[in-house]
Amino acid sequence: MNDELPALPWERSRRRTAPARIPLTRDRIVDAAYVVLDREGYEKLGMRQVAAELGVAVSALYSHVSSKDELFELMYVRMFDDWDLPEPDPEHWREQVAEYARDGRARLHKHRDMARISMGGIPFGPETLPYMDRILGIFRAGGLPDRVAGAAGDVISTFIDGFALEESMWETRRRESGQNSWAEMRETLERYFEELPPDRFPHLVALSNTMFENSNDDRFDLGIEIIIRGLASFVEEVEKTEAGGSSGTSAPEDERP
Amino acid sequence: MNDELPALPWERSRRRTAPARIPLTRDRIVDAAYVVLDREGYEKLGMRQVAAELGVAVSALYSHVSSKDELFELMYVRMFDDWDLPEPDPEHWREQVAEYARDGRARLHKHRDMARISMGGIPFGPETLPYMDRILGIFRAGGLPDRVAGAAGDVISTFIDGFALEESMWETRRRESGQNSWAEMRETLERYFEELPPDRFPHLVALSNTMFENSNDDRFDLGIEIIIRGLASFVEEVEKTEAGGSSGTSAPEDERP
DNA sequence: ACTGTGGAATGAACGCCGTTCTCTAATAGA
DNA sequence: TCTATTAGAGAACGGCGTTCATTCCACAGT
Repeated sequence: MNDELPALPWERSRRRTAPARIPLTRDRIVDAAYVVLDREGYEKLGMRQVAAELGVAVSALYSHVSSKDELFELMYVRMFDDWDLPEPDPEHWREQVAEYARDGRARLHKHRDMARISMGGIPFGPETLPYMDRILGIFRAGGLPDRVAGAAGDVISTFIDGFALEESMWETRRRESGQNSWAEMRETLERYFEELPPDRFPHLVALSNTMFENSNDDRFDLGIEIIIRGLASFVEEVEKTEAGGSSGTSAPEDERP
Repeated sequence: MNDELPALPWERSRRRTAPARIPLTRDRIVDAAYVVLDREGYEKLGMRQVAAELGVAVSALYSHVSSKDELFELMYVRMFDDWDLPEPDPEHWREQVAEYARDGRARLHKHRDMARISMGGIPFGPETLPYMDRILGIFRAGGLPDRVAGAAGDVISTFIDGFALEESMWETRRRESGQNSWAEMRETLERYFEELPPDRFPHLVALSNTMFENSNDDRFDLGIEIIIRGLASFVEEVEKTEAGGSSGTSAPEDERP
């Protein structure tokens, strides 16, 4: 054999690189995808970038992942890892729902543009079903009629995703417009609204203060509060006859911030 | 001038092709984009398809539209054409909000995958500002405190967009899975939920009936009702002590369109 | 110790995309 | 009638997701 002969110049060297020390797995691919997502953003997240992040050929990914869509789906279900929803507690369903919502938003914020990936994720896949069941359980434990519990899931989850998506789009615009900090961006926006012609946009101008003086967190919490109060108005007072009776049908009194 | 003379037969070579009978405009491009969207769906909507629809070279589009993103933005603002929001009526703000929501969903349903384009549209662009102002006006006329009115816009619009987006994604899945009718698809889904292991997903199984026996319209209306009830719980009963009086300090009565 | 085999990674290619560039031809104005 | 302008055409560029034939490597069986 001529193994030890110098490689002929026109042939590519036989053993080119170190042979993939660590084996490629779906998990490593998802990890790399998150690294790329955080560094480059949703628009630049592609199979080539993920492969480059792993130091691997693009086509190698397709042995473990059937398409970009599936990769995104894997990223989506990754969002639910280690998410422990509490045992439904009839007495504290409001707090449990509020905390679920805040957790959801926090998880969406853990990675840049994550809301873009979350939208379009299948909410009833095998991995996410347990969480959907749990949140429905919390609603039902709270006394929501079944048909309201179903709609409650729609309202809550569209709000969480939609709010986070809007935040991530503002963040993108901020980045693209060269504004360095959120405070700077917010000031720019507030000025924009304040300088609108008040005769044509009286309400926007009037609200420009309150809309921007509160943080996004406050606005999110308020949105959740609105939804929870609306849900509470449907709670059937089936029993709970005696002490500690909560409010009437349409307007519950208050709750913990 | 010989403008009105018929073209001489032998010099037809001069003007060999029909010289763009109808001039290309932004409006015609947006029209064509909608045609392509309805026929091919969001994923297949591209500059080449739009150009082909117009019988025009791709590059011609860029004389009127600076990018695909701008084209999408034009499609987004088109959604607001001829949308007459009513004069804010303090007595009927709930009905006005509900109708606004239903209108919004209907407009999103007018074109396939429209929700995908609506998500990502700039809600505070010059063309959409009047509508945002109007809906805020309705909230304030109803007696919502200013900071609640701001959050109310978030909740309502994320629900409308998110709900419609989810619908359009189910529709896409139905199309891709070869199911012909929605009824068929719904039956498949209901069976899927019913056959889940009840010990692991008790609530999903329990709700599988009610979740699918109601139409999407009912679920949407119920979601809106939840939100409106939540908003109502924030209405300040400042005065409105008795008959006639319009609302108080925080809600201006009306405005000219 | 040798060899055969199967799975995983490679590199090149395909067809598509959004966008840009150059050039042509038709129009409008003097 | 000549010229300046400009809308549109056509080709090209780089990048995308995906596929495919090939190559390499680790390991099983002899």
